[in-house]
Amino acid sequence: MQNQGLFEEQQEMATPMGFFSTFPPNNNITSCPPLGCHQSLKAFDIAAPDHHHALPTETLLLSSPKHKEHLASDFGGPRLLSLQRSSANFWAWGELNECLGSKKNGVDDHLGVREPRFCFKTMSEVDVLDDGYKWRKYGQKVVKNTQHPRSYYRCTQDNCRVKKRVERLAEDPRMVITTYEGRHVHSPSHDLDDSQTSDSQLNNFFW
DNA sequence: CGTATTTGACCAGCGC
DNA sequence: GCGCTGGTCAAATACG
Repeated sequence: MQNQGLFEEQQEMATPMGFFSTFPPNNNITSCPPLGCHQSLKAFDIAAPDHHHALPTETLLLSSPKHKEHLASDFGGPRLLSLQRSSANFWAWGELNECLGSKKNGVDDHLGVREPRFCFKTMSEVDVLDDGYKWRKYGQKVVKNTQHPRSYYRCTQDNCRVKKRVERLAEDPRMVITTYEGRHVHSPSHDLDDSQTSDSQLNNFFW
């Protein structure tokens, strides 16, 4: 409950529009139409220039627990706030479609393909946002050209291989970049008291 | 005392 | 092949 309140406070601090104007610094920023909710967000391609692997990565933004209610009424149900596709993200887009649509099972690891990865950015004084799941920190690393370390977390649930990375934006340390990799195979570890049905549906997709 | 976090070591992938 | 870098492991440490 304490963390939940913290999360909401962070959302209130979020700056409408221009939210992703500087990340990644050398990357093309994609735009999306206004989202019709209280928190305006943009999606961007995070084939991160600081990551020498430059992996194709699908990036999108999800509703906070607080905004799921609004989404439920505005859009007929909780869903992604925005989504962009780049030419380099074809595979990830396909994975995402599976998440959103037919919900195929067990497609992540065969053929050695990568887990779907999602990233969002929040202005926050704390690094770890409460997303309803329990995480265990397993590493921390100072990455090149940044003064803030990157933290690595794994979902504590058995058989759930979802990971997330948390780092602060070099250009603006107030901004927290959270990158999720993989899909949860379970519900959140704590109850979100209201709108449980729709929330659990969304959480089964991502976190 | 059990669990979570910290942190140095190690490993793999990539570019030169 | 070598060095650099990001990601992970695991022993040590901190914390409740």
